[in-house]
Amino acid sequence: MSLRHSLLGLLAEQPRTGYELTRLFDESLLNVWPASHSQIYPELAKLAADGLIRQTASGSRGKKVYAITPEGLDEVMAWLRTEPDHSTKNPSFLRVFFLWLMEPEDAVAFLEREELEHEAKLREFEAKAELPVRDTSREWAFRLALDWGVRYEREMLEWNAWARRVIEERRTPAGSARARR
Amino acid sequence: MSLRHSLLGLLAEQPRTGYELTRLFDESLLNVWPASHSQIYPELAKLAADGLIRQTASGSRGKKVYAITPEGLDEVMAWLRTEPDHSTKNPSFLRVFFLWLMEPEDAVAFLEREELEHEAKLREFEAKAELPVRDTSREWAFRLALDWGVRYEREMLEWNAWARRVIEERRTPAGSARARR
DNA sequence: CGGGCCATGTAATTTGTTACATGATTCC
DNA sequence: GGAATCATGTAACAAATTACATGGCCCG
Repeated sequence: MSLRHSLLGLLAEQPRTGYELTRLFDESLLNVWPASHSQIYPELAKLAADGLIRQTASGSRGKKVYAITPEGLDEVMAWLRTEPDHSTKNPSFLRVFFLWLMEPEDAVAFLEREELEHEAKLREFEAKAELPVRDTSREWAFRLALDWGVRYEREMLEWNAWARRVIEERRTPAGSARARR
Repeated sequence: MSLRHSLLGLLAEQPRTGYELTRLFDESLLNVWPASHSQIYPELAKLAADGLIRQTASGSRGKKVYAITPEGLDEVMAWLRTEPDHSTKNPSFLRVFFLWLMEPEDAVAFLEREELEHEAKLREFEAKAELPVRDTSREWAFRLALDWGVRYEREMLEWNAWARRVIEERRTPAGSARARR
């Protein structure tokens, strides 16, 4: 139901087309809830059928503008009051649990590649954070999320560097006798 | 394919039953890749049919012990060398993007409930980190992951407190004229 | 007039969730 | 004897991914 509710949330701000919503997902929600147009268009049709949104205009190239209805607004608000599911999947971090299967140098190489990813993400978030803040309600909420992104990536980089040191130390235990079982 | 490969990864350490694998998922992989028995049992059957694992024993109560085959080991190793998908879904954090739809006090209440969750997770991780480390390869890899969990939860708590301050300040802009547009 | 972007959809397949279903063993 | 835990499965449904499919508009 998350896709459904995030669409409603984005439409609560202003009417938009499926295409605009698709781009918004890619720009802002990508890191918490990725969704592609092939999922968005059918869901918009369902939302309209359920009376939670309604097509208010159409333009050239078959463009369809949707607006949220009062029922739709009630629905998002109710969703926001529900207890979120805290489970997450992290395909990249999953590999860390299996790092022990690799040779130390391969494990380090993996972490180095991950480091590049996180550095890129961090730069992306920091660049966005530099942009002037329009002090609208939506903007500050997005800012809160952006700030979390920056913190997350920084922490990930610190952890990454630390993890590599741990692996290197295990490989060549400095000073002490090899303590492996 | 992540479920498939994490099963192989766990079986690379030692032979196990579907039931044991289910518990291992709940104990250690829950935070990166949740999976239930209803997904695990059919996947084990497929892995066996594909020759990546093989049933090596059976016990009372219909117990089936599976062991990884050389082909299965090749498969995990190959997976570990592939570039991971960095997309993640976070149903709880998704709501932060829509915090602006709520009244400030509701947004703060939401963050306070989240704080409790993260405090609980942090305590859980810290308790696990207290446990004696057996210096096996698998153990240290799990340690690396556990350490990330602790860092993540601490950072989340800091962000959470900061976010609440931002919301409070927006509600009652101290000293300065209300700057909302 | 061609490439890029705007714009919307469907279909097939894979993954994942929830509920249903059953039964053995162990411990109190 | 009854509750908890061990132990394995299937079925129905929902969600998500990947590929297929089409066409208009605008700019150079």
